[in-house]
Amino acid sequence: MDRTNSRHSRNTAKARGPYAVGDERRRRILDVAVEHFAQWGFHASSLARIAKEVGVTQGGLLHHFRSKEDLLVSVLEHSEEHDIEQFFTVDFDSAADCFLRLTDLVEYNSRRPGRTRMFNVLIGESCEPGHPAHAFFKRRYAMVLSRLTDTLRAAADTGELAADTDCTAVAQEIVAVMDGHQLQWALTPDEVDMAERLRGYFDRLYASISTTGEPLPPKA
Amino acid sequence: MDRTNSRHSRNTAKARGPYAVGDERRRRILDVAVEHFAQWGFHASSLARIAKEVGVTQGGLLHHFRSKEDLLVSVLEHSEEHDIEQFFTVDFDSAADCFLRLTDLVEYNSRRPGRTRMFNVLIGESCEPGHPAHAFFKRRYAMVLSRLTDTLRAAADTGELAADTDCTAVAQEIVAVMDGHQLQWALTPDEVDMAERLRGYFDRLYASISTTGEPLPPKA
DNA sequence: GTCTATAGTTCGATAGAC
DNA sequence: GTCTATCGAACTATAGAC
Repeated sequence: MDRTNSRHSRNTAKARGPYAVGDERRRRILDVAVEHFAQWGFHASSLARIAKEVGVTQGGLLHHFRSKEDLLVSVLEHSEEHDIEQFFTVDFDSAADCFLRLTDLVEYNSRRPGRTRMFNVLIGESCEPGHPAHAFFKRRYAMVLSRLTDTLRAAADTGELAADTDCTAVAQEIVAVMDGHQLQWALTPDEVDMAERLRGYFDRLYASISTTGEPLPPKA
Repeated sequence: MDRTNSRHSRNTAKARGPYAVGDERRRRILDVAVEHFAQWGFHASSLARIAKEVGVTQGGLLHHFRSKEDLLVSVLEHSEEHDIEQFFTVDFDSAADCFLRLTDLVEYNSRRPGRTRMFNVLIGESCEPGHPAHAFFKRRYAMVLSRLTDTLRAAADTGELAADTDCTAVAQEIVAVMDGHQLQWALTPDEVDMAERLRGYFDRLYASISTTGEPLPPKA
């Protein structure tokens, strides 16, 4: 914690703090590791190959991350800062607002192919309870589904959505549509526009479960 | 081909053909391999571990499948005989008929957890062009999406579905919903009933794009 | 058809020099 | 902070006995 803080402090105009150089190396390792985990998954990724691409030896890499598992966890935590905090810590004004923000998230993910494809691979792998990312993904899905269900429930209470909406089922379905399109997009990127597909889905979904029966209104 | 035929021929009442014993071993290896590919993916699976669980040596295993890649391809081809031929070679009477059959397929998959989880892992892995299953999954998705799109197109032509239905988008969405629920089911089997969720989705979808606006009719 | 033996790599991780 | 050197283990695949 202390180290994290000091690493992020700006002591000089040139940001040449005590850990500045090591930080740069650390970030570079994390970036390369994302691509390798995306291509090979966890088990089949190799610290030696990652180190070689970064331009250090395996021993040098293990100075920054004490083990392969530590590297994976660091990559996942570093990735999570962006999307979850950006899209799921805010409170949504309405279900419509939530749907529009999710569309933005997917559009953002399509511009980060490495990280997005890594998640595709690791989600599949980490269903095994012994997998080093198993706890991470269980926690992540529980959190996302919980927030989504709560948002839908609140919208049903305010009268935006039909009162008899099965909020749990719809939340699971939304996540499924996002993940499923992501798989097809990773396999054939040119044939799937994830954000466009999600927008079309939300239009139909909103017309089905909103009390007005209207499609999703455009961004406010 | 000759060998395949002779292996499947029943020359005696006890089905003790020339390859009967080897066939049994072969099938056992395929079954064990499914579980290993489901747990480890392709790269991180080990022929030695698979052989040990089957109860043969690694050399013995490699008599039946000349390489690890050959084993994977054999597993995939053997798996495909069941679902694709069972559900996608028939012509559908209508979009409603197609949706009901897909619900049956998903219900069937939930009773084959090993094979289903293997597909989850391999789909993620095989997005990489160099992956030994890459061609298989590209072909598979192209075929499924093509048949689904054609079915929807035909239903739009007969007036079952709205004429302006975006059949490509809906086909991709259906596959996404199936795959996405499969991922959540693999992570938390007790919290996701894939067939029930798909049925609920099809009900809403059908009400949205059918000309009658009615939910999906029950099985004929 | 299954075995043993082994070649030839590559792996994650540690120890210690600089 | 990065290097070299190295350990012990695991990996795929081959060769040849039985």
